[in-house]
Amino acid sequence: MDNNVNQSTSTNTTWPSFSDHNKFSTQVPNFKSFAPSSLPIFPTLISPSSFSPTDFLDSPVLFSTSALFSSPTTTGAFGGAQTVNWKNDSNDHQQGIKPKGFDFSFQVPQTQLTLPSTTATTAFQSCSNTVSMEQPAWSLEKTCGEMVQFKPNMQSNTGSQPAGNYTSQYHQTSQYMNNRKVEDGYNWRKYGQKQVKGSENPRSYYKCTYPNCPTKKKVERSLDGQITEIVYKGSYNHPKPQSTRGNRSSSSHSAEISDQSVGTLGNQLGDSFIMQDETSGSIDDDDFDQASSAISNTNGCDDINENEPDAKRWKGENENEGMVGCGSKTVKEPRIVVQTTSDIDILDDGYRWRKYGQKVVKGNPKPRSYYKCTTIGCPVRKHVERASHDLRAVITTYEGKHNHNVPAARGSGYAMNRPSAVTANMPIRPSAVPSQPNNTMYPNSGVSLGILQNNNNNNTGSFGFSRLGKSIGSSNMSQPHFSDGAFAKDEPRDDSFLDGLLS
DNA sequence: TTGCTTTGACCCTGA
DNA sequence: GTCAGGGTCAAAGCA
Repeated sequence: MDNNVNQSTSTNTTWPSFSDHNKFSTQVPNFKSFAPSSLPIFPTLISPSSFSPTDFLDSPVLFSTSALFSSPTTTGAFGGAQTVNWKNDSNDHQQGIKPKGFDFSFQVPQTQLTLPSTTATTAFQSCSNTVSMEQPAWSLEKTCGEMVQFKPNMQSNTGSQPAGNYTSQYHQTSQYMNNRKVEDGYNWRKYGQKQVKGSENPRSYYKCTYPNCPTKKKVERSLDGQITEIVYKGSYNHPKPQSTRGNRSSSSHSAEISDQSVGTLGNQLGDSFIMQDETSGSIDDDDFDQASSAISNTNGCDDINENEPDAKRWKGENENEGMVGCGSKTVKEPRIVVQTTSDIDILDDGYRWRKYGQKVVKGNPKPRSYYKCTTIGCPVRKHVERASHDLRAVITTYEGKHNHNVPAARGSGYAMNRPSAVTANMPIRPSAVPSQPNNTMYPNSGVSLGILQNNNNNNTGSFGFSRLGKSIGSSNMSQPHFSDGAFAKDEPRDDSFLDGLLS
């Protein structure tokens, strides 16, 4: 089990209930609320088809290009093991930042890249195999190499360009960090520094200097001064300050993005762009510029090898933990911060989920797909992967706590009434045994494994869901209900995910 | 003088 | 209730 899993406080193994191709739901345990609402760490839109350039533009999020291709089916180019990393450039040395939070990395198809033209930039560049996102109150970026400017113009190899002129012009620009602030366009005041346990890197705490702006960020720097991690917390309540450097025409745009209220983005962009309750990502034009660069360098491994000194490699408490290989280079896999895992218990809660990314984690050749609760403003996410030791089993890890009730069921007896035709498309599905005989609970990780059963064994009504010992805590969890799969219209189909997971 | 960083202490939260 | 760790405060120092 990978490190991420071990860190999960509450993990639940379950197989999502699928109502149809477009949706599936699993039970979601309650986690502590986490994540910054704002820092958009990732575009949720995994499927290009659902992606809108406009949305992208409006998103305050740091996002990885990988997200754009997260859907294997839609992109069809997931074969590559390449993943996106976020980097940034410092003035004199390269600094990489990758979003942290809901740690995860996406494989980035080399063939597709569709990013909206935007003035906003995000600082990240592929430098490792991972892109991480942090759910807890902070949204994070972790440096892994160098900061790259993400230029507005990008193009999709698919030939389908969204509105606007998106050409693949990524460049690396050194300009990101200096001693005073991370040049994300906002002004910061350092108010503290600590040496955190388990890390040799000191962590600095910054507050946005704008009056009454609640936005904060914490920055970890390696001993050599390079930024290894940036976590944003809070939402900007003001426009982005005018930058003194160069063309900042995008500043206003950044401000706009930052000002996006929680939930608004969710509607527009999808999960990845939903800002969490208190946080917002500080994405500005530079960030996006860098991001684009990162994207352009989807061949992160090469990038890393060429530009990232060994010293920049992530070193965690355990050198081996969370490390993912990228060619011969090993980089630390983003940490998955699970606020609480102890709350998880039932295997299906009736919540609705949207896939927003996937990645292959070390130790398991199967991709881990990432889902987010579709309820606007709800920070709960989960990732599902097949157990490396038992392909019949899936490991579902939840992060966060639902801030809403279980969505109203659209048709009770969902599982029972589901037409076999629907399930027929699902080669594997979860056991419906309440006692979870097929679930294996990992004592230390809180992760349970649900053994997938061949569809042939259960055609219809057994879409099971079971409860694990702990109660989620949310009253609504007492009676998980299963929706018939009526997801929001914009919800992407999860077929690809399932295919990938089950294949 | 102003604004920022540094840094030790304190507070809060979770285990 | 205790302890550990993270986050914040605020005084001191620096540019």
